[in-house]
Amino acid sequence: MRDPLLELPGYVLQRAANAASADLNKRLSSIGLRQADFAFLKLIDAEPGMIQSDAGRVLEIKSANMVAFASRHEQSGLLNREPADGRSLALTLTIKGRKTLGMANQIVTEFENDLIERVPERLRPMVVPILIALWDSPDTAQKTDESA
Amino acid sequence: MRDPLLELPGYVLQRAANAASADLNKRLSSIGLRQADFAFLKLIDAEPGMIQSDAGRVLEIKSANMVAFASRHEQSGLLNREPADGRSLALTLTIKGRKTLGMANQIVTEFENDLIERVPERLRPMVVPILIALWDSPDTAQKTDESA
DNA sequence: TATTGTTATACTCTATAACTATA
DNA sequence: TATAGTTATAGAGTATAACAATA
Repeated sequence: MRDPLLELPGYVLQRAANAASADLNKRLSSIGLRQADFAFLKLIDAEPGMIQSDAGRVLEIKSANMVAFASRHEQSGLLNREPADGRSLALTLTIKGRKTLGMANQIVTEFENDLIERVPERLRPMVVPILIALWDSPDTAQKTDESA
Repeated sequence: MRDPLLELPGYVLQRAANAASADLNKRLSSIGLRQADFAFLKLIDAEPGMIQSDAGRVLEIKSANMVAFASRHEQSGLLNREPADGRSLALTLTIKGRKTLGMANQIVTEFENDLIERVPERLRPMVVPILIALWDSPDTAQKTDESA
């Protein structure tokens, strides 16, 4: 049974992402995380004190969905949410959060290595530039909650 | 707010696929389809009479999820499901299904063109080979239902 | 007036378990 | 015994609408 869609970049992009996603989630499950959790912790670690809504904008998680997402990590003891002003919540990693991120970094680094090694060596430098270019689609600009 | 994950191929792969996926689904919604529907119709069109379980294996849709999926398209009048033997169902497109696929092909072609045009011209020939290589992850081989 | 966080809700996608009937 | 199709169900992920409190 041949797959008649193998020459379509958009289709293969989707299939590749699904496979990689399943692989990474399987690996991260050993420390109780999903890929979105890793991205969240990594972002907060890079920008300690950033507010919840800004994190949602970067990761394209809507504010309504951000509540349970961030709250879950707070209750897991991975991060603190402290009022930055009367309405904003500043996010910082806890000790446990940084330790968990450290383990996640190892898993992700190994995953990324395994992934990139599947690409012939001389094509590897083109991988991220191509993916970034593909990512830059009509609406990627800046939308998560608002936008028209 | 910088995204500290932009150098990770796996992460950018995921983000690119999500953006492309949202774009294509938006375009296909004008004819009441999703990207998975298009792939399904395209596959049946390329292999008329193929059985439901084989389609599920190619598209990596589990048999339990294939039931409602295929049944929905049958009820929409896009395909016929006829017994191939006592237990298998052979899939063929109806006239309406072929007509719908024709419209979908136009939309998808336009989408794929818009997508590939975002990549600098000299990198374009590398796009599909790189994505296919990335797709070939540990478990992609052949698993959908069974496998260990 | 626009933004932040929130609740409630619903829809899609995907996953597992268990079952039947057929090969 | 393995396969094809099925049902029921549960968990993610994502979407909208409406709201209170604050900038």
